[in-house]
Amino acid sequence: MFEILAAYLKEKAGLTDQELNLFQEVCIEKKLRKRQYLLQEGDISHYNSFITKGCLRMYRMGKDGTEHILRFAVENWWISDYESYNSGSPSKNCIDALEDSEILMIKKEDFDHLISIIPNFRILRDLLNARSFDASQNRILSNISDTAEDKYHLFTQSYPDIASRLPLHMIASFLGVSRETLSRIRHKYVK
Amino acid sequence: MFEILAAYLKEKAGLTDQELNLFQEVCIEKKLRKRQYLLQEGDISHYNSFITKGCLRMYRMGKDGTEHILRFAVENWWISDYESYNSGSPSKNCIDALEDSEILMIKKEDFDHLISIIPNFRILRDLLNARSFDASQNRILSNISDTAEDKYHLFTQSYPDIASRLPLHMIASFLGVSRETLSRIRHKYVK
DNA sequence: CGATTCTTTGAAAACAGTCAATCTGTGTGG
DNA sequence: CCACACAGATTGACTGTTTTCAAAGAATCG
Repeated sequence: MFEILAAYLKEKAGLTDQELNLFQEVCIEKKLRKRQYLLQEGDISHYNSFITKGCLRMYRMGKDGTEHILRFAVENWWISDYESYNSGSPSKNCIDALEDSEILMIKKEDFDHLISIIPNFRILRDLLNARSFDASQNRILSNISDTAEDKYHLFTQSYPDIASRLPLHMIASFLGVSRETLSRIRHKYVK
Repeated sequence: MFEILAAYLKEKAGLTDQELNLFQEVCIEKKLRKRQYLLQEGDISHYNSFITKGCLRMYRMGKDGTEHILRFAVENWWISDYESYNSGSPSKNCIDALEDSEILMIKKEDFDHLISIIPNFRILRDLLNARSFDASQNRILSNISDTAEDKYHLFTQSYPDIASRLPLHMIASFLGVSRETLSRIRHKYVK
């Protein structure tokens, strides 16, 4: 399970075997069943988690009980509620598994320590943060300028591997569109 | 003009006078008239700019000629097209002044150098990045879960100082709502 | 197979966008 | 000082899209 993170860190940041050992010491392996929570509303997010297998989502519960998906994450992605993780405040969101999954959890203090002693890992972290931010901006642009149909196509084109493994109503919740509308959009596209 | 940035850095990051001198050496003062561009589509964003006076926006031009505002920035905010800034690729966005403004521009290389030699400044940068990301996530959540009316109220409550100095059609463009709809929402609220 | 979970479909209602006209305030040049 | 242009805001009528509600049809899993 750790080998997947090791391969990732080697490729993305060129870490040495010695540095990888530092990671292995602090990684906590965890398996999640489908529908199992990694984080519940009100919890504090103490860990940053690397996904070696499966798919998770972070969502917010609306007042009327509807779930609004803020992000998906699959193999080789990191996930945490970063607002809670960074500030130490209770999370307003939930994270759960959409498939049986395997993750490696790293405590924030350990993660920060690794960043401070492995320059290449800090660089990787900064790069990933920048990419996340860019992705957010692109999503916002799509939200404020695209039709429901355009949003759907942008998503499937940007993340074909993710879109193809998710049920339609999850994508609808991510896009901010009703299932019915998305079903109609998809049907229209078949013709 | 520089004193405003100096006061900001002293308060937010506790920089010493010596460190502030390093900033002063690399800051480029610039005045912008209302409607003047700081960055045009296709340009590469080489600078990160600190606003000492005024208000700017970053927007994307749609195919049909409509402008979609990605962000506003006022006094004590930083602005740049970070996608272009970080990657060195041509910008897809424009930045212009909504009021007569004054900014301090710092070249990316100088900025990066300051981060590398002033630990407290790196910490501030990381904090600001994290806050930007959180703000993006909150905006996305609002985009996918709120009605036009809720979006408007969230914006005015979150940024009352910004909302009150902007024309209505700019806010509409930021929220992804037509001017007419926003005008009706506001009118309804007056009653 | 029985029970979820997920998807589709139809009809009505709510919502937001478009188009066009008008109104307002501001500032500029004659 | 006035006339005019201009940017911005509002309003009404209409159109189009999306949501909602309800029901039924697939698909999946234990």
